[in-house]
Amino acid sequence: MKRRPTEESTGNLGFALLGLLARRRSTGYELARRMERPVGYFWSAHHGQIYPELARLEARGFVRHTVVEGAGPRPTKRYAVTAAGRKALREWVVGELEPQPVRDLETLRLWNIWLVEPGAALELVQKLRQDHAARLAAYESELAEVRDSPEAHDPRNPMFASRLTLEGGVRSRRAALEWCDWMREQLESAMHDQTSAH
Amino acid sequence: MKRRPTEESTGNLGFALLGLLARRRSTGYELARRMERPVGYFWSAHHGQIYPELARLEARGFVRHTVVEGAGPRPTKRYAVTAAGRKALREWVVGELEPQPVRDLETLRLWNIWLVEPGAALELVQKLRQDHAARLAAYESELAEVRDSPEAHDPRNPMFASRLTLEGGVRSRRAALEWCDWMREQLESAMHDQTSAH
DNA sequence: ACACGCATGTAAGTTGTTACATGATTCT
DNA sequence: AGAATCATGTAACAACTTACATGCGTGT
Repeated sequence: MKRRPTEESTGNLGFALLGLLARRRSTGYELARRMERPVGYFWSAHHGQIYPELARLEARGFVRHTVVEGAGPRPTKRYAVTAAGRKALREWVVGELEPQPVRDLETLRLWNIWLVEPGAALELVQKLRQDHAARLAAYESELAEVRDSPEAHDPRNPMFASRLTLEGGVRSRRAALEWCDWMREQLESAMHDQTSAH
Repeated sequence: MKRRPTEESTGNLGFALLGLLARRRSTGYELARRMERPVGYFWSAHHGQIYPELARLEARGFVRHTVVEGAGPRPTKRYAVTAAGRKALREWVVGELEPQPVRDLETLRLWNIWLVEPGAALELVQKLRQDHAARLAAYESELAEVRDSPEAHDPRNPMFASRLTLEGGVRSRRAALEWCDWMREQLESAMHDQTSAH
C-alpha cells in the first residue's frame, strides 16, 4: 500500500535542508547558495521552494530560527536543526526509500541517436565527453581538499560523508568517460565499414 | 535568456514518447508499459500523464492515431509518428539541452550517513550494493540479447542506440559496485581503528 | 464470484520553476 | 548611474503522482 504524501509528512526537499542545517546553521538565502554547490551535484532547489519548506519544517518543530541583522528588506532569519529534526533525519537515512522516478535526459537523447547521421552522433558523444571531463575535474579538486584531513576519516564526521559522495562522483564520471571513448570507437568503426563496403 | 515553457513547446515527456513511437507504433497503454521497461531505466511516466501528452502531440501534428479493435470501454487508439514528429525529434537530439535539475536521493542519503552509527551505515552500503548488482544483471542480460545481432552494429538502427545505452548502464553499475566495496573497506577500517585505539 | 490484463480518460493534489516585488550596501 | 550581492517572500504556471471511473474477456 503506497501512501499518498500529505501535509503531515516531510518530503525529500525537507531532508535535504535538514542535512544542510545539520552541518551548519544558515539563512534561507545561504541554503539556496549551498544547494547550487556542492549539494547541487545530487540535489537542487530554488529559493522559491526553499522558503515555504523552511516554514513547514519549523511548523513541525524540525528547525528553529533566530532573527539576525542582515541586508534584506525583511528580517533575516538564521535557521538551525532541533533535536527532533536531527532524529527525523537520522530515521530517514536508515529507513526505506521508495524508488524514485528516473529522469536521465542525456541517456534519452542517446537512445534516439540512431535518427541522426553517425557524424552528428559522434559530435554529440564528444560534447558529452567534455561535460563528464569537466565535472570529473571539479569532483577531483574538491576531493583533494578534504581527502587528507583526519575528519574525513571519522565516520561520524560530516566530512567523511562528503568524501564518500565525492569518491562516488569521481568513479562514476571516470566510467562515463570510458563509455564515451568506447562509443566513439563504435561510431568510427561503423562509419569506416560503411564507406569501405561500398 | 531562458524561456518559460509554453503550451506551444513539446516537453521532455513528448520526446520520450516520440522516441518510443519512432521505434514502434503503440497504443497509449502499450507506451505506459514500455515506459516501465526498458525505457524506465532512464525515463518514466504514468498513463495519467501519457494520455494528455499524446493528445497534445497530435494537436501539434507530431503523431497520428487510428482506431483499432481493442478491449477497453472506449475506442482503442494506435499512435504513430508523422514526418513532422520525426523531424522534431531529430532536431531535439542534436539541439541544446538545458541542464536538468539533479535529484539523486541515494547520494543525498549517503551524504547524511555520518549521523548514524558506522554499523548501520555499513548495512546501508551493503543494501545499496545489492540493488546495483541486481540492476547490473538486468542490463547484462538485455545486452546479451542484442549484442550479436547485425542491427545493433548499424548506427542508423534503433538497436544500435539501445546497445549504447545498455553498455553505459553496465559500465556505470560496475563502477557503483566497486564504489560500494570501497565504502565497505573505509567503514570497516574506521570501525577497527576505533575499537583498537580504545 | 473475484482478480487480472486490456484500454482510455479525468480530477485532485503535490512538487517544482519562473517571474514579480522590495530595498539596503558595495563594487565598477 | 547602474549592476551585483544580500535577503525574503508570493503568484502563476508547468510537471508529475495518485486515485477515481468505466467495462469487457479470461483465468482461478
